[in-house]
Amino acid sequence: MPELPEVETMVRGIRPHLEGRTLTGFRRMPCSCRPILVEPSPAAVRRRAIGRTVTQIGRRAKRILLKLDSGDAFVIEPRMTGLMLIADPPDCEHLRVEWLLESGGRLSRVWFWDRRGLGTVRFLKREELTELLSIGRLGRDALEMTADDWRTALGRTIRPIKVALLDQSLSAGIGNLYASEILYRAGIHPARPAARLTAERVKRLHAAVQEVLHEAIRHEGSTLSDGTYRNALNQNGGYQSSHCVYDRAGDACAICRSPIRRIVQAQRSTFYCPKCQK
DNA sequence: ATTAATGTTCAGAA
DNA sequence: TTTCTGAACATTAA
Repeated sequence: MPELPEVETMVRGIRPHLEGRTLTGFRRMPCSCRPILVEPSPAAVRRRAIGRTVTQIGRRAKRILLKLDSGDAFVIEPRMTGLMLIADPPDCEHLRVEWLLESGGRLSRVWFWDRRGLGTVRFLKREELTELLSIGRLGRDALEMTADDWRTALGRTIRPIKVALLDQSLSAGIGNLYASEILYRAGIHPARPAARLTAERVKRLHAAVQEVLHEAIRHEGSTLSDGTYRNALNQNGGYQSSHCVYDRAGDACAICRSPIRRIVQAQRSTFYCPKCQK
C-alpha cells in the first residue's frame, strides 16, 4: 500500500543508483506471470531512452518520476503492491521491469517488483509530461498543503472527512492507512462532514498531516502484516509499530483506553477512537 | 472449497 | 457537477 511516505522512501532509496547515470537497458521481465502495463512498448521506449542520462528522481503524490536529459520521463505508479528495488527482490516471478544503468564503467540495476500487478510503468515524452504534471486531476501534494489550502479544498465537499482525505483531486498523497492515523492525531471523527470543520479543526488537521507524514517518512514507511511493502533494499519499514489506530480494532486507545473501532466508509476500512475523536 | 478482504486508480453510471 | 460503484489483479485469512 504505498502511500506518500512509502513512495518518498522508494525515491530516496533508488536516487543514488539512478541520478547522473546513463540508461543502457530497459525491459519487461520475461519471468513475470503476467506482463505489467508498460506504455508505450518496451521496444519503443528503448529507441527513445537508451543512451540518455537520468537527471532527476522525484515524486508526484504516489507516483515516481524518473526524468531524462531529453526531458522525457518514466512515471511509475506502484498502486497496491509495487516496489522499486535495487537489491534482493522478495521473489523473482513478480519482477516486472528492469532498468540498467552505467556511470564511469560502474553498472547498476533497478527493478520494479509488483505482486498483484496493478502498478504501471509509463514513458512520457516531454510534452506529455508537462500536461500530466499540470493537470487538475491531482491536487496539491499533501506535504505542501497549507492550513488555508486545506480549508479551501475541504470546503468544497460535504463527504465525510475520511473520504475527502482519500480524494486525490483535493490533495494528493494520503491513502487509507494514513488517513485514519492523521484523523486520530487531529482528534477528528472520520464521519464529520469535510466542509463543516471549524477553522480550529482544520488547523489541527494540517498539523497532524505534517506530523504523521514526516514521522512515517523518518521511519521509512509502514510494512503491514502481509509484508508487501519494502524499501529499495528489500527491508521492512518501521512506522507500523507507531500506528495508533490502523488495523488495531479492539485494541485499547493509547490515550483513553477505549477500544479502537473499525467502520466502513466508501467501501474502505476506517479505524478510530470513539472517545478521542469527535 | 468458496468467499471476503486487502488499497489505488480510473471508467462509467447515478 | 458531484458522488458512487465496480473492475483491474494476487494472495491470504476465514
